[in-house]
Order: sequence, then structure tokens, then C-alpha cells
Amino acid sequence: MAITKALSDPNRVRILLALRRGELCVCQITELFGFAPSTVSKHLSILHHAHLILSRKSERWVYYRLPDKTAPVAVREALDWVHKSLAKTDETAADAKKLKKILKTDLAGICRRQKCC
Amino acid sequence: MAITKALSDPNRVRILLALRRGELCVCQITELFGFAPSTVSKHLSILHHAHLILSRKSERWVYYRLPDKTAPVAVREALDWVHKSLAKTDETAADAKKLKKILKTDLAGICRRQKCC
DNA sequence: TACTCATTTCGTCGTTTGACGAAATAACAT
DNA sequence: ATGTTATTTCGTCAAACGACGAAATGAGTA
Repeated sequence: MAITKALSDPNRVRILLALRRGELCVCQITELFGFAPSTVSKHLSILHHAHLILSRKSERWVYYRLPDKTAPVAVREALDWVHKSLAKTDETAADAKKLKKILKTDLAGICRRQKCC
Repeated sequence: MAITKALSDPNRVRILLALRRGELCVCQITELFGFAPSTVSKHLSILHHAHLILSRKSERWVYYRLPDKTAPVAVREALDWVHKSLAKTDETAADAKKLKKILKTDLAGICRRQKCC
């Protein structure tokens, strides 16, 4: 039941929806939602444990992304369902808008900003 | 997020899987899982609120069943996913086996048994 | 009307969850 | 090597959850 548990928190679903655009590093997601980095990390760990996301390390950052076609059917179809059924909310739209801005900023800038606040 | 919350509890998923055979009344489900009637009722209420099940009252009993084709797409596809991805467990098989026995007993008998235990 | 009985509602209790900050970790830069 | 920094782990706390039993509800029966 790792998948259903993982999907039961709205903020984790928000993360999955945000990742549709492409991979994001932890600090970008942190910036997007305004949670503490440790909170975001925990959410990502739960999603990762359910195989709903994949991770990759590069330079100083850890990037998370949605899995590709080689993912288990149960995972692929769960994600398809999330995207089809849960994406049409105002919150999702607002997240997408904010994410657009964040993607225009360079990564180092985002991380430094978090430190000072 | 009513649907994902509803699916996050394993016992509620068990109920959905048990209902694949056809409608069941509360006391049959209670007998199947061995929980207190109030517990089962609460689970059913959560599933019903998420529109994952429908209810019908007849004689003294309330029957719950899976929705038909007219259910919202999000509900139908969530249920399809549950049945396809979550049904192949030993527990599900054991539930199905026990359910078979319960269906052979008449309803009144089941309810009386619960009273005495 | 009063009774029966399947189901639901309510209050309680112990466990799990989701948030945080502080400390540990790991990779890069100097 | 040493320091910096992005991320993770750990401990804590308040809120949510899932179980129960007792009491309320409400439909059918006598």
C-alpha cells in the first residue's frame, strides 16, 4: 500500500503534479511550497519509496523526476490517474505559475535565499 | 482528495475488493473482517463520501456496492486501478475465500451471531 | 404505541502523521 | 584539509486517524 499511502497527502500530490514539467531539485520544490527543507525531503522520500519518483544526483543538488515508461504498471497507472483526475484545481494552477518563476531563477540563487530567510 | 484519503487505509481497500463480487450489507462486511460494526460503518461512510461506493436500503439492511458506469471518470478509474494493482495479495485471496462462506449463510443468521459474540 | 434490531453517531484512547529545527551527512570549493 | 552547503536524519509536538463501546437513530413488526 506504499502507493496509496504516498498519494494520501495533498502536498505529495502537489509535488507529483509539479514534476510533470520536468525534474526539480529539492531546493526548488522547497521554494515552491514554502515548507522546511526537512519536510520536503521527507515527502520526497515517501514518494521515492513508493517508486512514484526517481532521483539523480548532480553537482550539489539532488534532482527528482517522474519515472519513465519502464516503471511498474501499477506506478504508471497511478501517476496517470493523478494527472488526469487531480490536476484541474486552482491550487495546481497556482503552483504551476509559481514554478514558472522559480525555473527562471538560477539554482544557486534560490538556495542562498532559503538560507537567509 | 477524498478519493486518495479513502484509499489510504488498507482495510478500506479490502472492502472495495470484497465488493467486486456484488453488493454486501454492513453485517456481512463486519463478519468478513471481524471489526466492530461501528468501525465498519465509519469506513463505509468514508468510501461513500468519496463516491467510491453506493448504498441502498432494503428491509432491515443497508447494502453497499461499487458504482456503475455512470460514476465520475475519476472514481471509475481509481477503482479500476485498485482492482488491477492491489488485488493480487494473499490477504485478498483469503478475504475472498471467507466471503464465499459468508454468502452461503443467510443474513439474519449472521447478524444474530454478531449479537451474541 | 411500543419493540426489535441493523446501522450510525459520539466520545475516548493509543498510534500514526506531518510539520519543524537541530544535528549529521555528503559532495563540492577553496 | 578545511569550510561551505544541499540534503537527509533525528527528536519533538500538535493534529489526524483508526479502533472500540455506549448511546442514538430509524425502519419494520407486533
